[in-house]
Amino acid sequence: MSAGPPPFPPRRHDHAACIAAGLARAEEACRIGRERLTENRRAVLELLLAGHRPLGAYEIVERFDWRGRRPAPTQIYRALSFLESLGLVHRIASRNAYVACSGPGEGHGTAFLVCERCEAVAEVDGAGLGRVVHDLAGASGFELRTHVLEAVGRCPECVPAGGVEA
Amino acid sequence: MSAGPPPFPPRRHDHAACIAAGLARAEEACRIGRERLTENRRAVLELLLAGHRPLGAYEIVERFDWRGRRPAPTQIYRALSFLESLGLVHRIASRNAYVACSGPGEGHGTAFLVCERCEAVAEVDGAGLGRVVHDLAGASGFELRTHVLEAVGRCPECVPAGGVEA
DNA sequence: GTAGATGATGTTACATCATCACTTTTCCTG
DNA sequence: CAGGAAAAGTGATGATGTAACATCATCTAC
Repeated sequence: MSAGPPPFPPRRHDHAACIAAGLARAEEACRIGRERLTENRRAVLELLLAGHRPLGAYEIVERFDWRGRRPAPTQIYRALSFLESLGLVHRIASRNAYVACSGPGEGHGTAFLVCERCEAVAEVDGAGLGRVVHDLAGASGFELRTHVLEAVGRCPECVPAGGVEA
Repeated sequence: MSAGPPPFPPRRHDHAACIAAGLARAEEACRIGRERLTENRRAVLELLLAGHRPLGAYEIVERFDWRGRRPAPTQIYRALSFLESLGLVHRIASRNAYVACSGPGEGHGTAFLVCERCEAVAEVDGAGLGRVVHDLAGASGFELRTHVLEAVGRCPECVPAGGVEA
């Protein structure tokens, strides 16, 4: 069950490897879905993997090194939708931001723990969560399609730091 | 426990009473918090209660009958923040929209069931949900402050209707 | 290998959502 | 009534997200 990376990876870890792994997963996903991981899409995903926290679309625009120029928002949104459709990227609605999917393959955690201090995001896979949501929906006669849970608080690294410091 | 209204009220119900009840709750909340339910705030809340589904801020602007003129977005957002701070209104982040709180007082459900067809929203109070989220967070060493769950699917009224019809 | 279909990109403009800064008014309190 | 705090009024601006359309690349069938 818990063979994946820890929800909140330590501040210092093998980031390059972690990016490489993300790209590898993307290539695999594209191969399976017979889709193309084009330069744009790859670049956006890479920025998200490198950021390791949610980035706004315009933040991606700024970081995007595109032969000196900057891409239009459209490009980014197109790449984001594509990546999202493959489950490689998730949108954090409460932040208007996007984050690279941390875990491998399916069993996609449907819960995100967002640190209000350092902005780190953990994607946790709540076995019980899906069932609870399903039950809640069922009790109301609601036919569930998708759901997302976003929790806000302090990640382990930031718990010690008290106060208001943003 | 379940004395409140059904999560998805029937299409036809005593809407006037339902609005009146919402306003009454607001007045009570203001009295307790020693806050003022001003004309603006009351009007915004009333529109949300009347809409009975999430409204965008600009949708509220349009519906706002303000002696012929239209209020600036700022007004609306001010009222919304105020109402939100009292728990009378919730923001549906995934839709950039706002909905009047359905239930009375505390025990605020932290889960919203949003119908993708008719846009109805039910606020459900998941006893088990809070605990699951708390446990998930705890397992990651995450110090939880707030959380919100938004589920998308079909409400009971819309389940029969199949297909893509928006 | 070339023509047509399809999908991705490049670009402009625009639509939507939200906040800032500052002034004026309202309302409470002493 | 004076003084201060909170709310409203106003205009501008920032932030986020789409539409529309021309061009370019890639695949497939012939």
